This record gives sequence, C-alpha cells and structure tokens, in this order.
Amino acid sequence: MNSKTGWKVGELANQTGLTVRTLHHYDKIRLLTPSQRSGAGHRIYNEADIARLQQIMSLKQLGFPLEDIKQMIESPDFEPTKVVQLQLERLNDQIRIQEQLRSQLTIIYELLKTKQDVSVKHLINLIEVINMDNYFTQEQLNKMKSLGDQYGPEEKRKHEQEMSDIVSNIREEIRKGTAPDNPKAIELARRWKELTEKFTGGDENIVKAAEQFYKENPDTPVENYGVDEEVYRFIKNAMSHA
Amino acid sequence: MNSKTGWKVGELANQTGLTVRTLHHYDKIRLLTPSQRSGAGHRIYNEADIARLQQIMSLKQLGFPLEDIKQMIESPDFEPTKVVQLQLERLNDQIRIQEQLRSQLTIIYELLKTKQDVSVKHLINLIEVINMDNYFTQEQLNKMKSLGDQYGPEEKRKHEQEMSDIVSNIREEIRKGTAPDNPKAIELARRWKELTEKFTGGDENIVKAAEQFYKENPDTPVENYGVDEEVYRFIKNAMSHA
DNA sequence: CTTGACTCCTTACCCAACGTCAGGATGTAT
DNA sequence: ATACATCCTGACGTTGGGTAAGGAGTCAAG
Repeated sequence: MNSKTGWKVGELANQTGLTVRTLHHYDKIRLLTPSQRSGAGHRIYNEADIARLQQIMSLKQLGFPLEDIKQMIESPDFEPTKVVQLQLERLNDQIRIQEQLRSQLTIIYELLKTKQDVSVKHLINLIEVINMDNYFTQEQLNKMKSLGDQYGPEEKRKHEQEMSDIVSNIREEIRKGTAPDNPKAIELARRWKELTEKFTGGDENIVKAAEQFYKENPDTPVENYGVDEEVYRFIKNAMSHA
Repeated sequence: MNSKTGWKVGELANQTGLTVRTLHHYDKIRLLTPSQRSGAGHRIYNEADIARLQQIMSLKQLGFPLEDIKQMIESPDFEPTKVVQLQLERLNDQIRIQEQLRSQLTIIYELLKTKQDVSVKHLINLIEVINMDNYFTQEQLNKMKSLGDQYGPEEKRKHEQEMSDIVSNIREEIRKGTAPDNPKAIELARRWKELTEKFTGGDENIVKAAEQFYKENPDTPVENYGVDEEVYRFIKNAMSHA
C-alpha cells in the first residue's frame, strides 16, 4: 500500500509545488497529458506521467521554452539520462557564476559601506555578471541541439560548434575592447581552456605544442576555428586574471 | 581620459549584456530615464544612471517586478547598501538549494545509469527542489518589505513576520503529511533553526531551556507563534535529516 | 439522503517583460 | 557623398502562466 497508482491534479500540484493551473496549461499545450481520466473527466496522472514531468522541469530549468521541450521529449532518440547529466553540468556553470557574483558583490558592498564611491567599471561588471545567469542558457541550447544524434560524429560536431561559438564571442569582446579582467572575458577564457582540454584529452603537452606552433607560425590558415594571434593573446590575458 | 562621461544606449547595452530594447523599455516605464538627451534625441546615460541601473538589476535578480522596483528605488529612505546585502544573503540561500538540487540529481542520475527504476518519491522530490529556485523569492519579499522602516521595532516585526510565515508553512506540510526527509521540510526546519538562533542571540542554552519548557508544558498557549507539540516534533524530525 | 466544504472541469480574459518588425532620422568612416 | 552602423518612436506579438466565472463530482457528517 506504499505505492499509489494515480494522482489527481491537485495532489500532484501539492506534492511538486507546481500550481494546478500550470498542469492544466501543460495539458492544453499537450506537453503533459495525463494518461487517464476518471469517469467524471478528472485528470489522473500515473508514474510515467510524473517521470515525464520531471524531465520537463529539468529542461525548463535549463532554460528551454516549453515548445522546444515538447519537441525534445517526443523525439524518438531522446535520452532522459542525458538531460539529468546536462543539468548537473549546468549546475556547475551556475555555481561558478555565483562565485563571480559573490566576489563582485562583496567588492561593491565594501565600497558602499565605507562610503567610497563605486567606479563605473565595477557597476558594469556587476550588472554583467547578474545577467549571465539568464543569458547563459544559450550555451546549453547549443549543447542540447545534438541530444538525439549518434555518439561518434556527433561528439566532434558538438565540440566544433561550441568552439566556434566561443571564438566568435571572443572576437566580439575584442572588437568591443573588453578588458581582460572583465568577468565575461574570464568566463570565455575558462570555456576555451575547458574545451581544448577535452580536445586533447587533457594532455598538457599537446596544448603547449599547439600554442608553440601558432606562436611560431602566426599566419597558418589551418582549420583553426579562427583562433589567430589576437584571439590567442586575448585568451592568455584573460586567463591570467582568473 | 580614463573616465567617460556619457554612454549611448547601444554602448551601455553592449557593456552590460542587456539589450537596447530593455533599456528603451525601462525608459518608457520610467524606471530608468537617462539624465540627458543629445541634440538629436539620443539617450545619454551618465554614471548616476548606471548606478541606478545596477540597483535595478540587483533587485530584479531578487525577483521583484519592475513596478515594485521603481517604488523601492524612489522611496525617500531607500538604501543601496541594503540591496547589495540582501543580494548576498540570497546568494547563500540559492547555493544551499543548489546543493540540495545536486544531491537529488545525483541520486536520479545514478539510478538511471544503472537502469534501476526511479521511485516516484525521488522524482517528486527533484521536481520540488527545482521549483524552489523560483518559489523562494517570496521569502525575500517578506524581508524586503521593511526595507525603508526604522531599525528598532522593525527588526522585531520582520522576525515575527518570518516566524509566522515559517510556522504556517510547516502546518501546511504537516497537513499534507509530508515526510520529514522531504527537501521542503528540511529547508523549513533550517530556516526555523536559523531564526530561533537569531532570536536568542545564538545562545544554545536558551533554546534548550525553551525546548524543555514546551516539552513539559505542551499546552501553554503563550505567544508562541503557534509552535505546538506537533509542529515542534515535525521540526525535530526534519532536522535529523539535514 | 441531503447539506457543506473541497476539489475538479472548461472557457475566457489578463499580464509582465520584453522580442521583433517597420519606417525614418543621425552619426561616422572612407 | 555614399555606405553602414546606430539611433529614434510606434505598434503588434509572445511566453508562461494568474485570476475569475459558472458548473459539476466527491466525500464526510449530520
């Protein structure tokens, strides 16, 4: 008798902290349609429905719009495990950003408390970091796009896509003249490093060899994701501020 | 020449990561009106404007609607320092929730990976914790309401308000028969403990004396914020699962 | 078996915080 | 002078629900 077999909408709402309205909504847009209705037309959710709801909430927390979530979940090669994995990854990103936020906030707090005036640079940095929280889901979206792909070529494509994403972002920052101790710059450098480590299997030597190579042959037009000297210097520079 | 004196809307957008549209919007609802316009009507933001923008973003991250933010900022006894302080406090709450989230996620991930089936209880717990992130700003709202009050009686009132908030939440959970190892229960117990520690100035003995007293006189109708034996047992129980 | 007190149903309008054009004026680099 | 980016002001669209209305279903107590 420990295992219930059906939940009515109100019960489910209470247990999950969602509202009844939300569940109705998900039903109407056919994102989560309870597998049964009672004689009187009351929604009855079963275990499978709840499992689906969990997937929905996870994806929602990752920042996807409901419509996309529907597509993903209904894709034939959808894998629940990956969703959870991605969510864990994201958690780490978030924690890092929060650490940055904390340090920015602490700086400002100290300045305010001692009645010094806060420089514009600090203010802008703070605003930027606050925003990253929202803005960051875009990266996740990239990673997710290939959720249903095969594992071989997909892995590579995913990396290439993220690499070019990072590099184009860096170009942007260079164009804007962003300072190397800027939080956004630091975060970009961090991502670049992480990715190259994945590429090379974490082998420091390969990285160093490549760096050396590009330093000596600065104008090699090799398939390099557009990492030229300028970009490279920017990364190095930002990295030193991490 | 290191200090600019004016920013156009696009510049500001780029630096902060906000969109131009957002700044336009804030201008239209008169949340942030640039202090100058160029001859041609272009918005020119100065340092004070940016400082205000930072306050806005901080409050927004705390979960307040723009309309409320406007009220707060324009209140005569508004204190920027407190905003930052509150944001730091919130950061801690968020980190705690994320730790809970991580542990729930890890459990599910392990189960999924080893092809065991995941119990409904776990799924529901996970959904709950995911939701806390959004739902939690309510508590902050309570704390914030009194941002402009005096410091003496206000401090007490704030505590009383939060205490009765917590207790009524606990009553809810009891009514719903929530298990003591439920994340929501644990979080509530944590808040209760934190608050009582503030009340008593962290003096363990006072807490213990009070506990003893209420155990021996279970039906004292003293101004006790409605903490009766049932509530008390629930807290103790949940606490043991933290 | 009826009367409350809940919970459920559907339909429908409402809202915040922007996104996304459209059409035109400004600015600025070559 | 000619692009080309950036600015302006409307104005309509969108997402993810909140909120209210009017009517049945359910369940325990009298």
